[in-house]
Amino acid sequence: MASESVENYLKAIYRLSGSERRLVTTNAIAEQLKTKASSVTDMMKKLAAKKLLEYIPYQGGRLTDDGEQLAIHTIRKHRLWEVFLLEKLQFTWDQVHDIAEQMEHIDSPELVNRLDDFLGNPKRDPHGDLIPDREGCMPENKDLKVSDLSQNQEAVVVGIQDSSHEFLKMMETKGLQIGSHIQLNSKNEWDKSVSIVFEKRSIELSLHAANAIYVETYEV
Amino acid sequence: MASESVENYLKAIYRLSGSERRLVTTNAIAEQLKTKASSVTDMMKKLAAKKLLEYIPYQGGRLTDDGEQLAIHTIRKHRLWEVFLLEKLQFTWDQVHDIAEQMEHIDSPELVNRLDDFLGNPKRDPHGDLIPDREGCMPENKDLKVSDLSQNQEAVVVGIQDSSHEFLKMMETKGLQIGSHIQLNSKNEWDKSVSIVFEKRSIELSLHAANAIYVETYEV
DNA sequence: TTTCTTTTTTAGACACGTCTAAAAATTTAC
DNA sequence: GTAAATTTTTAGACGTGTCTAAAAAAGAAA
Repeated sequence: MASESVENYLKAIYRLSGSERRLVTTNAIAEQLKTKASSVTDMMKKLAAKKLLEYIPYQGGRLTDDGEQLAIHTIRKHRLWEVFLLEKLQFTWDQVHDIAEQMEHIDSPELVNRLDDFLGNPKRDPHGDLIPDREGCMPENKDLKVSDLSQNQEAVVVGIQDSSHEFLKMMETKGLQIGSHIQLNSKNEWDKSVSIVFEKRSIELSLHAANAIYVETYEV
Repeated sequence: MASESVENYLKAIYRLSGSERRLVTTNAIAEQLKTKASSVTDMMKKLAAKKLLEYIPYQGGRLTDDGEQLAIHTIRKHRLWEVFLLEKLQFTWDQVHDIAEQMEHIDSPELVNRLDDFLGNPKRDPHGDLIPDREGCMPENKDLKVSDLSQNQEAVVVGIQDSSHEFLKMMETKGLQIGSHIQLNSKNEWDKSVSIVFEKRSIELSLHAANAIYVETYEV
């Protein structure tokens, strides 16, 4: 059974490398986990010894199949607990992440699957992230971003890429949430920001924000 | 915030010392936690440094007010999660303990209180143990034991003292569970075992078993 | 290609929690 | 009241995960 630390490293590496399993550098992991590069080197050697990571000195690391499975299962646990906290205990979407960060390390496959059923096998967590299935399969994200929309196209917000407090605060300030119906008004060619219409009001989104909001289009 | 290890020690000491806070010996703690006496000595010094324990070398330790509060809150978390696992996720009462052992260490007062409300503020966990309130008050156990009953007295099982797998197995074999209605048939003066009537069948309980089953009497 | 800068690794340290083996204190037995 | 048995503590070690400071390797710039 993997320690909490090991699970956190695997999750961070998975996030950074994507499903193509790009080689992830020491510094990138250190930054993600807010730790020091030397600690990351130490841990990468341990992960390699456990056959969870392929480690190439001075270049970085990439998850093995086993490592990726462990990462995905940890993400599955995290996202299911987030749904539980929001739907059953009425936490708000900016509160669920930190608590789920602790709950994701509880080790009991039976518990996770029963939780999944209890919640009605949700497909996405409160931030719109897709929940891996019980076989450890990560569903492919086919969502468009706000920045992919063309003029006057209508869409509904299905997810966000960034669950930092700052980002969630921004969403709240603008009144945007998952399920919000929007329409692309115009794209600013100079700074790549976009203007959208939401509940009859016009809202400005920076390129950064427009890239972090996932949408699904629909026929009018 | 207390580590998992610290919480486990405090819980063990609380269990051994009772609400009168008797002095608990090094060996007793070691046995309870299945660890070595030398480890317990080390930890008792650390707990004393944190002002969670009053430690008297060569004699033992007793919890301070702070230590007791931490122990009680950990027990509260454990018992609430047990209720959750049994009632919401349909685990059986012999499965809930080990998982709750992990969940009790999740640190979020908000979470515990919301969970309490979500479960409908239960008074007892699946083994019949009383759940401390959110102010850290442990309800007094006024239950009788089967061995306290007098001849022909009728009662209902409300709790058990031992949640080991062996004990739960024994209960299951005899068909006894929380809520079972029983009547004391006779007490064997030689080995202090008792005979009870349950669902028209006669069942023998050793003194040990009769002492570990809590009941409430009622007027016929 | 040689120097400068950045990234990564090593070396040595520390905190936490655990252990074994040996020493010290306490209790029990005679 | 002394000797034997038991309990408790100390001393020294180990594993995990972290850190700082220094050394080594890799990449960029002249």
